[in-house]
Amino acid sequence: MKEFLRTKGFKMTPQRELIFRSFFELEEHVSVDELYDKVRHLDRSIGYSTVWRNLKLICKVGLAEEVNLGDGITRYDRVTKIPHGHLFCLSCKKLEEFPVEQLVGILARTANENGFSPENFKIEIQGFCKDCQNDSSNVVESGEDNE
Amino acid sequence: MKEFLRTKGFKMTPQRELIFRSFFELEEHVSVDELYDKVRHLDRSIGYSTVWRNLKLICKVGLAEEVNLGDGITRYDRVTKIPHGHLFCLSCKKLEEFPVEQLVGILARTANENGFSPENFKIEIQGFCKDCQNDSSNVVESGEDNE
DNA sequence: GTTGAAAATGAAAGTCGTTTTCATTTAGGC
DNA sequence: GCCTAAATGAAAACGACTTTCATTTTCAAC
Repeated sequence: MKEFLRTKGFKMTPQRELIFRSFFELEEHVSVDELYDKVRHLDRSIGYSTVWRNLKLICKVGLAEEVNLGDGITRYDRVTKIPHGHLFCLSCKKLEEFPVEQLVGILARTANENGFSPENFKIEIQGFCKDCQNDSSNVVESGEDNE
Repeated sequence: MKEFLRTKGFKMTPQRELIFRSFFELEEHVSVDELYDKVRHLDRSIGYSTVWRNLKLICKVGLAEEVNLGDGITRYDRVTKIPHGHLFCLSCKKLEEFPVEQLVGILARTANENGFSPENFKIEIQGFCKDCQNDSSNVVESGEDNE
């Protein structure tokens, strides 16, 4: 890892190592806050911006990418071999993955038909997971609490 | 329209009428800022929050929904009969639509297989539109300008 | 091992789209 | 016309994200 970064012109530091390791140990998608919390357990002196910058760095060197679900929180998703979509639980915010090779094929064709050169695809299903389907708090109706 | 809102417990005001009309006249997806600009040309006294609240209201009564492309700007998409995905140009931010009935069928099945009760689907292709593909500024590489 | 420039860090402040507050005005059922 | 709930506009608050800045650290070159 240190070598890998060196070749890209970045230096290794104890903080960076901790942040990288923590990120890759977590299999789930994390937000800056979540990773910050985890890292703080191991080193209370690490700053929020350091975590943020390193998460950005991980993306920059191609090892992760940002995921935006529309709830205002940016999550970081390790780049894996297989393209995948997201199942996002509107109640507990749990994020699961599912394979999408077939769909990506269809989408690539669609893009080309529209003169688009695609950079990436986002396929997302929002709904309620098994655990949250029975919670009364998840009833979706016209009037919730705003206004 | 006035009747429609009345039955839902909302009142009609000149500002509201103007905002609703302006929103539905625009075929494209708009952000609060964009609609605010448009509306201000017709009534300089309308406040930003009024536009924002009415856009939220339009969503609340089911006539539009928020679209989040991950660029930090929430756009509002008129709810149409046909489910559609989005083609988002990373360069000029243009947003086009394409039909997705087939994909939604596949996704609904996927959701069920995972114990999810789906509320809605997001299908997005990010890339460069015909017009922007040749711009040199769109070259996607590891190092752009940050750091 | 020392040195020095470039990079990294942490704290704090800044940014910016979104949301809320609050005093005032308005709509619309009575 | 009256009255209450809803709506408005200005301004402030919010919150996630990003930048700034003074200081520290890394590491390649001596």
